[in-house]
Amino acid sequence: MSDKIFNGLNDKQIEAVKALKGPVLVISGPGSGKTKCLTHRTANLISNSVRPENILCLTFTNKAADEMQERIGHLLGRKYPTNLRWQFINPYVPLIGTFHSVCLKILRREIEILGYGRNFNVLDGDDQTALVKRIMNDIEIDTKRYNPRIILSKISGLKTELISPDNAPKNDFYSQLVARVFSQYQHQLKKMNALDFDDLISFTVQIFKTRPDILEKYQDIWQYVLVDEYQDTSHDQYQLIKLLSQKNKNIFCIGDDAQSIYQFRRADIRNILNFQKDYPEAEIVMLEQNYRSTKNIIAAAQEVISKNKSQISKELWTENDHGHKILIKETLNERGEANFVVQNIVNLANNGKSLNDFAVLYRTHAQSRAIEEALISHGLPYHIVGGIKFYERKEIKDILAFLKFINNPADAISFERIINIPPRGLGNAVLEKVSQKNESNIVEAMAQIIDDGLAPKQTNSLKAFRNLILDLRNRAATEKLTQLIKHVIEKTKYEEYLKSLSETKLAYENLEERSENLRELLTVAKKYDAAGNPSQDEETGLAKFLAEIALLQENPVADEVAQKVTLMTMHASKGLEFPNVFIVGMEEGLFPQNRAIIDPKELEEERRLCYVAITRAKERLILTHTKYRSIYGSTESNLPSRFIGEIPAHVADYKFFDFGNDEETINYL
DNA sequence: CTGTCGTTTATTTTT
DNA sequence: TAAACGACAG
Repeated sequence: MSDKIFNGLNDKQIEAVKALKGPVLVISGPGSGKTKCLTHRTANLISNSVRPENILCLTFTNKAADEMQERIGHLLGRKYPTNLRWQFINPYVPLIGTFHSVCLKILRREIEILGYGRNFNVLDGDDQTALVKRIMNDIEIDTKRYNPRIILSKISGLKTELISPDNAPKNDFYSQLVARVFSQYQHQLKKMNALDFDDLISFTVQIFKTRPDILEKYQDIWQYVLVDEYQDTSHDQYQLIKLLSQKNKNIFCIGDDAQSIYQFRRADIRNILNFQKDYPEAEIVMLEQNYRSTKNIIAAAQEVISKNKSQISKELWTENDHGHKILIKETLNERGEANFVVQNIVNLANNGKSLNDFAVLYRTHAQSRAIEEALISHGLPYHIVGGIKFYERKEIKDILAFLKFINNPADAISFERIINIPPRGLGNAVLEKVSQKNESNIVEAMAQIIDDGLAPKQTNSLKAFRNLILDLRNRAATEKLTQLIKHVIEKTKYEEYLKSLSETKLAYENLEERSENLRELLTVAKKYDAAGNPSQDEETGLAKFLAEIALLQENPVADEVAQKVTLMTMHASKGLEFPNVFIVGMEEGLFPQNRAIIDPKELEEERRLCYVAITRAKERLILTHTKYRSIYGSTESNLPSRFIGEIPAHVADYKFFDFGNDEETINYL
């Protein structure tokens, strides 16, 4: 066992893996074997007689949690029964989960002391925006003048800083406005017995702070806490970790301040920069050896990131070859850029490279279009990571809204979504009446409105809708989840509705794909068919499904058979690697973005993003910029990105646009 | 309530 | 450029 744990590790990695007690911070450069370090250290704990159930491992994504689970199991050579995996205290495996999913589990047990019911709902981002909008309309704040999404983001900012509506700053008009919406927002959530993502964390912290007895219970369960991607933790997550590890002080954090690219999402880089201040006795390990990239790529990355001021100083190095020089190419415009990229892919692919070996990275999604067009015209298959997410598709959200409303008749957000889907002649008029009723059970409110009387047409329609919901609710109590979903689709005539949508010129998205998505939803749901019956305190398959779905916003992974070029934003590329990486749009104003140019803090974040993007490449790195680019319809001329200038000249080849010789001239003339 | 037409606005987004 | 939103007429 111990052989297996230390085999193939370098000295620094071994040092980290052997650091079992007390606070430990591991700074892990890109490609330095971070996951290996985390998993082997966890395995080492277990082989040193720490019980798996006493270990908690926190990640940011489900994907990271799954991967770690898989690798630890593999390392320990045990096949754990997967159905036990999500059990709260599991004698076989450490609890490995996202911050949000772990807090969800805690709150399912403890939330009653905050006056919420245990079966609370979790709102997704769209639900939140919808709620803020509704509140702003209710309290008569002009949503045109004050962007609800910005208000929501301010509210979310306050929540991550653990500030309650009462304590929200009210020193100017705008902050007063935010505070007013915030207060209503929390009120409405409570009425719906719903939590947003921020609440999952902050409520847990709140309980831990006010109830030392409860906190201690969890401290005794999780005597060892591990945190992945520590540079991305926000203030509330920081507090959570701090509280949990206060008693035993066995806190192991791993991350890389140079790869912190989510400050716009309230990641607080000070958490990692100040770790030593928080824990003066902390052991610090630096993983600086890179196993991924060539020397040239590492030199470029290192030189770029060195221009940042606030960082933990470190030097990436590698034993790999120097490899190819970094190719920096100027083209006439974005079409030329796209053709250049695709032409290079074609050439390399003809030399036997798999299309899976290529990634094209860009700063904004809008840039994908030109690349896609070029790929299509060359007949190369591709897939885009990110973009429209599965659970954000209209048809999925519609069906989920039905399920949520069936599950929780107080869910006003879902009710609002489905009341007229498919169109049944109900809308604002009914919504108004419902909110006047001040009755949190909306099925009840509907009955009252029917009694009060409406226009005959509407009354009938509302009756039919209410009966539909009642019928579905009855079914929910007895049927398996997939059966229930099939009934929702059937009884609402949802497929017919989709068909009618696809006939109007607006809905150019094809019907086939949407039906396919519904089938995919059924596939996901199938896993919950076996889950508990609605007896006792066991959750129903439906409730379990809804709770987990809310925390699972990624696309269900399709089994990739065909080879494809990968397109994605630089943000989405974090954690991935490809033999050949193209970074397009290396221009001032685009990357770094205009707004980052005037703000040193934001510029540093852009530079870290550049560092992340560069270090995705294993063998070949190609950067492109254009003389002219059309942005929002007008053509602009940008200077090459300063980041290009920061790459040492001796590791790069520069190719300038050659009018008359470059292929794009032909397109241009 | 529904569809159409003009107006507005424009990152990144693990949960 | 284009998608998304809100105002207004049917």
